[in-house]
Amino acid sequence: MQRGICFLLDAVMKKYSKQSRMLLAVDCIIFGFDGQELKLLLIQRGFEPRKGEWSLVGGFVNADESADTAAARILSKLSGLDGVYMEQLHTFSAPHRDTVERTVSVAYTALIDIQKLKQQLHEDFHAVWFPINHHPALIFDHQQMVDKAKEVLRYKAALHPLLLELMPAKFTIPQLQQLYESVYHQTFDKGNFSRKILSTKLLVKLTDKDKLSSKKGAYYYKVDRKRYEASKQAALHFMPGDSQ
Amino acid sequence: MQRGICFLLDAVMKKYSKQSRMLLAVDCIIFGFDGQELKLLLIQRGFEPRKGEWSLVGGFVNADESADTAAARILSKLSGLDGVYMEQLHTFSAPHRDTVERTVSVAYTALIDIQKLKQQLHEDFHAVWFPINHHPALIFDHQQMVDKAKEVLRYKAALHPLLLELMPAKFTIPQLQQLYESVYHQTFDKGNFSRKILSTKLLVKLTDKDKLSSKKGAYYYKVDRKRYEASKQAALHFMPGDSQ
DNA sequence: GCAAAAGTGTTCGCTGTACACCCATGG
DNA sequence: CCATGGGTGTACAGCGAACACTTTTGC
Repeated sequence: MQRGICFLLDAVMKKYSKQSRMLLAVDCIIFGFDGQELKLLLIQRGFEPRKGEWSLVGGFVNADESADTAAARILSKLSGLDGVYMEQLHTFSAPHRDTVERTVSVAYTALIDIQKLKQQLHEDFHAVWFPINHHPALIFDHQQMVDKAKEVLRYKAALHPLLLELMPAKFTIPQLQQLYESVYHQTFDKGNFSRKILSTKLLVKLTDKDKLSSKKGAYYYKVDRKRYEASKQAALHFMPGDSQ
Repeated sequence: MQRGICFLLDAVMKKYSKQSRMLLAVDCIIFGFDGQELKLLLIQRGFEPRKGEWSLVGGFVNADESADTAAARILSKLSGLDGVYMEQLHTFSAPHRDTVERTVSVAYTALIDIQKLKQQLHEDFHAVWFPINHHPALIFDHQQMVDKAKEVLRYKAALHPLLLELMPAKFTIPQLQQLYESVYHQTFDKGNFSRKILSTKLLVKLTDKDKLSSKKGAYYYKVDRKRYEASKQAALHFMPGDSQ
């Protein structure tokens, strides 16, 4: 009888120690665009460990949800927004990436319209937008996550009209060009850029113009949601290989 | 009985730290090419639960290793090969994807030269190559993993010379074309295909010919390893948009 | 009227595509 | 000598890149 119990405990111990259980977390690399350059949303940790240091927005996955669900929940809580573009990026699982206890993190890339984010909400979380290439040091392996997210963003945006997710409800072609130039660290010919974007038929021209940045003024456009959703399937060739 | 104790421990652990702990596994979607069509390596489970059913090659991540390391270990043990092409695909974390207890799985795509795989080794694991579109039902969410892997393979192979990983040490252009046609379910113009592949300078022409499939014979080529490694960085436009 | 930015027109070269054609050889 | 698959030649269309040029309007 006693032998039986010992055997059982052995088996249980094996399950719990050798085969190693761990915590599952999600971290979100949240990109935004303020009209000038690509931005990254970071939070200053309000709790130990490493209180005061900067990190990505993240949290733990609950028992009854998937990582996807957890990421959506966390982003929604932070931003007050639903239906935000979000995609699984990569899973980081180095044994000691979290210094406290073993935690595996599934990283997600989110693209949000910076203007939609409620000021109030993200201030509660001590969240701040930083220029993508000029932000404070990050905890754990979060810098690695950001680097990967930038790489994948460049890669995908060259083939898909992804970056439209970052634009406000109405915007001009030169504003969009500014975003592409920020993402690719490269200038594009305005004529060719405009034609290329418009050739996708993903934008609808509005009647009013933005006159803030030029005397002639540039027409506003909005995304044709129907066509945009449909185009997500097909991989278009997107990034103008153009440079000056 | 064992499950009872596990459950109890689970509850205790939850009480002490509200986040739930889970097992971390890896599963490998292993592709091969037999000269005719794309193949998938599956194993018949030799243990409960679900003994006798087919699944991807997989295993648990140990306490001292990352998912990447675990995947490499498992593939190496199965195949006897090192340095095999392997890339993280996606993480699957639906709460009840594993029916026994909560397990999160990081899926990996592997591309291997089918001829290099030691017959002995994979027979020990009851591993069998199946045509990619004609294989037995898989356990858990493994079919979802395979679908995702196929999708990503098509996507990546259109931009990178990935599929060369599946070819034997020496091969002919028509053989390579057969692989592309199998992956894309589409025929390509032989002339254009050959020129396109050769224009990458990734192949070195050998002096001998394969005379099995034609009277004239087709020259063998091998991969120029140096150039190939270098090309992994740059994204080339790869898949001929050609069809007949 | 001039400066400055938006947007159009136009040229040119490269590349993808289609398809005709030549090549080598086993039967 | 012909059928078969390997490989080359070539012509055309379309697209991207470059850049000149026109438009609009505030000052």
